[in-house]
Amino acid sequence: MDTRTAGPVATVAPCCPPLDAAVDAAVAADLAVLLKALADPVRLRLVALAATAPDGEVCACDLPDAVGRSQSTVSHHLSLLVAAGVLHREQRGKWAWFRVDRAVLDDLASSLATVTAVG
Amino acid sequence: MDTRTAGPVATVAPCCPPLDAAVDAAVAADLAVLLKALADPVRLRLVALAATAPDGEVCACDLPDAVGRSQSTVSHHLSLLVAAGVLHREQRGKWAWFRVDRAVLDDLASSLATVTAVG
DNA sequence: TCCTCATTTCGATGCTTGTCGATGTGACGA
DNA sequence: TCGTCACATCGACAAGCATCGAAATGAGGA
Repeated sequence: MDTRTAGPVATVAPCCPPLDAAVDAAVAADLAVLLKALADPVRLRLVALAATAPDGEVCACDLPDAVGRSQSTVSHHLSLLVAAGVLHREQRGKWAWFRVDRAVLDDLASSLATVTAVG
Repeated sequence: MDTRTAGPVATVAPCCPPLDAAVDAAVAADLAVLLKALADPVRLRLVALAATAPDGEVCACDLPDAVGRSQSTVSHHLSLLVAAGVLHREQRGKWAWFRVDRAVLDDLASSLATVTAVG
C-alpha cells in the first residue's frame, strides 16, 4: 500500500512524487481493444492486404490462401476486425469485399502517440 | 498457437487478381508481438505513466496503486513490457525504476504506419 | 424450384493470458 | 545478525483466444 500519504513535508522521502494518472482507465481500455484487434499476425496481414490492395479493397475469397489459414479461421479474424471498426465489409453478389477504415487507423496512430508521449 | 505450418487450403480463386503478400509473415509476427505487449489496458497505463512522468521514469512502488492491480500482477506486466523492449528496468537501492524506450515506440509507430499504409 | 458456391456460424479443443495469494530474494537499517 | 521493505517468482485458477471441421445461410444460375 501507500506508506507515504502524499505528505507535503518530507519525513523520510521514500522514493517518489505522487504520480497522477497519465491515461484514463477507460481510454486505455478502448485503445487496448483496438490494439488487441491488430495484435495477431494473421489479422495484421489481413489488414495489410486490404490497406495495400490496388483498389484499397480485397475479396474474401483470396484471403485464406494469402495468409495460410482455413477459410473459417479467416472469416473469424475478419469479423473481429470488422467489429473493431478496422475493416468494413461489403457484400457484392456472392463475394464479400473488405476495405480498411483509414480514419480508425489514423486515430489509433495518434492515440498511441499521445499515450506513449512520442512525437 | 500455430497448429499448422502450411496447408492445402487451395480453392479455385475465381474472382480477383493474384494479391501478393503485402507483409511478410515473419514481419507481421514480430510486429504482433510488440502490439500484443501494448494491447492490455494495464500495460498501456503503465507505459503511459512512465512516458509522461516528470523525469521520464517511474518507481515501481507507485504503480500498483496507480493502476489498481496487485503488486504481483503489476510486476508481471512490467516484466512483459521489459521483455518486449518497451520498458527498461533499473534497480536503485531497494527500488526499481522503469523508463520507456522511445526508439522502440518510434519504431512501432513507423512499422504500423507501413503495414497499414497510413501516412 | 433446385442446385451450387462463397461465406458465416457453431461446437469442440487445446493453448495463452490476466489475476491473485503465497513464497522467495536481495537490499537496507537497527 | 536479524528484521523489514521492495520486488520477483511460483502455483493455481478462470477467462479468453486461435484454430479447425461441420453445418447453416444466402445469393446466383439453370
